[in-house]
Amino acid sequence: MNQKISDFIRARANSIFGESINENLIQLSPTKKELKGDITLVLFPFAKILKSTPQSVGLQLGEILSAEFPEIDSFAVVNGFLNLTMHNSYWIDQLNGISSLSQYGRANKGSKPTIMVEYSSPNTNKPLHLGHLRNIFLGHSVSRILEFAGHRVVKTQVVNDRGIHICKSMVAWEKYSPINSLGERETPKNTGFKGDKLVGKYYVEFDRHLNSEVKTILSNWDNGQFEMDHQEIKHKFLELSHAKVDKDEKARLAIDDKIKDLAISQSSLMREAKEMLIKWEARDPQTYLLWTTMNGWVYEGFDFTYKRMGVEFDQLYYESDTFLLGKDQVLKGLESGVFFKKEDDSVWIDLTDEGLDEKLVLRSDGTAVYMTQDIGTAIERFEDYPDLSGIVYTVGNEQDYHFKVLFLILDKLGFSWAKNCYHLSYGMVDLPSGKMKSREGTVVDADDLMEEVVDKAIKMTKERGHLDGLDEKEKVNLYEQIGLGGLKYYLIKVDPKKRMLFNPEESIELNGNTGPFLQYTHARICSLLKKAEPNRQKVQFEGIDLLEEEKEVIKNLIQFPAIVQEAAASYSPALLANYTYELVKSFNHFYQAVKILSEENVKTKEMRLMMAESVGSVLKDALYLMGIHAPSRM
RNA sequence: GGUCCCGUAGCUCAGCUGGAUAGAGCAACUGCCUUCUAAGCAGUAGGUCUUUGGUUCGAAUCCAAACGGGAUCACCA
Repeated sequence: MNQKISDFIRARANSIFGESINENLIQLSPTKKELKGDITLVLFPFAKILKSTPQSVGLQLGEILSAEFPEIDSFAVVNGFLNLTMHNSYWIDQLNGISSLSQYGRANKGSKPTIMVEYSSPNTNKPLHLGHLRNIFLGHSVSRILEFAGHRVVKTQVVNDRGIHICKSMVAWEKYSPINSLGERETPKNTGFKGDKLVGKYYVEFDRHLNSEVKTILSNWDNGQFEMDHQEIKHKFLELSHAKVDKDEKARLAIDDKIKDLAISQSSLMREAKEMLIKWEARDPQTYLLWTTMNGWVYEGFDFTYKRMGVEFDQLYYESDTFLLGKDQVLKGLESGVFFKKEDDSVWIDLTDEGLDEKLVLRSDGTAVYMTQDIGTAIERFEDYPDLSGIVYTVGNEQDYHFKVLFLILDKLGFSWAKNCYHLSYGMVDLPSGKMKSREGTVVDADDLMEEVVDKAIKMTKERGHLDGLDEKEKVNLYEQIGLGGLKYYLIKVDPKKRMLFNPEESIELNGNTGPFLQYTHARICSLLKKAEPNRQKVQFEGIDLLEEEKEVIKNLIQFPAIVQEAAASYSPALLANYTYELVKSFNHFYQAVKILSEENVKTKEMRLMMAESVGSVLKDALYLMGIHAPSRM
């Protein structure tokens, strides 16, 4: 309707205003709730053009519009705004339209280009944590929204399965795992430990031993004890120590960190990890076996976690496969002059013209860095999926710079799709106690958290006792849906770009603006419709009266397709979450204010049931788009 | 230090492509279950939209600066 009015005004601008009108001067919005009206036109711009008062312009326009559009029932000019009130039949028609569509809000599959969405991208040295949860729920929801909005979507992740971090776990496991009576070291099988947790335990173990070794080294150095063949280290240490003199505290701490790094590089443990990485790269069979085994444990653990989260992927990429990619591209880019080589043979790109720095793309020894790999992987993906138009990378905002550079490089290399690559950059998740730090053990484990929210759901659901007649399996299923629904909604409702505070108590809350509140509304609607089912009648709605509460609900329902498109275009499930909450609030308000089953007027009753049906169906879809189940009882 | 992001009620967040008296939830207080699921609904109270300038009919919204918080600036990933 807004569009129709806007088009009309623009088309008639010459006769009304004596000149043509820019589209953005026509500002239409929903009328404020306290005032009578449905659609509001802002009059100030027109008053300016006509050198007249908003009042008189409004009256004129009101006449013209209501003559043109029979849907307009009445209008009023208030404070420079033209408030149009629509006929009841207009809203009824809208409701009928929504109700008659089986796929309301869903665009035709494949009507928009194919997009790849990457999310999760875990390291295989430790379990998933709260930060991953935000990443994964966000990326998963965006995938569903894009698909609903008409795109074909390929969901993917890059598994960071190689590198020094996993070697640390491997070294620690070989050195420190106790051996049981059968002569075996600890495995998920013989300990009952979840695979990723077990590997994570040894990663921590490595860190612990490393720290104590470093401490010893540092105190030796402080006492002037250096190993015989390490004059160079001694020299560096003394140089750094002297540099601390005359510096402020912050600078001294920075230097201390450098000294610590020096000590770490000299530790035997670190050397072992590095040796293991070299062996791995040389495909030493024993190292490879160990690596495959431990990664296998981690994948089993991840599979369990992903399954509980209710997420899935279409295509996996492993860094061990992709880390050599991109070198050829860099060499090609070197020939075409996109990159340049420094004296030590390292390859760089100069981005100073773009306001950025020079960035390394290939080490002096010819090995790849992260950037090299990402260049290669992106190109490979477009080769794997020839109809791909772009990639969405769901990655934390600490990598903003990296992606800015990556997309720039791809563009400079001449890939036209580079402009369709998007870094879905989300903010960090903070705890009330501050940042999550693995070193300080403040990391919130993904599995533990899911367990906690489900426990709370069990407790609260039992207290309410709405579930008589459900068997145990259905109940367990429902507890999962409620607990996870709450957690997902909690993490998704905040604008992805913003950093957010994770409050453990709030995240398991069931009242207010929460997932379970939305689910509960859905369950009530299902129950209502079930009771109404035996006595449904087909009726026409002409001449029916509409209450404000009813109009509000219909207005919200009308919004849905546009919200889906907007959420897709801005990669923001939060928009959808906010919309859904508004829809549900308006429905609950309506639900509490009117009778439905006991309504005597059949037309009114059927119309209200139709509204409940439509809300239920939109709500179910909206929840689906956020990865949340819509239970029919709870 | 350079670059980027953020600052709205006690707390967590909406609103930001400029529009009417800035909204929710939580926490506090008051009501509403013999009637469709009270995980609900209605209400009270709570604001210098960090500050100062600018742009204009109009600024939480746009611009600039200051203050405060965060991220990033590796031959790490």
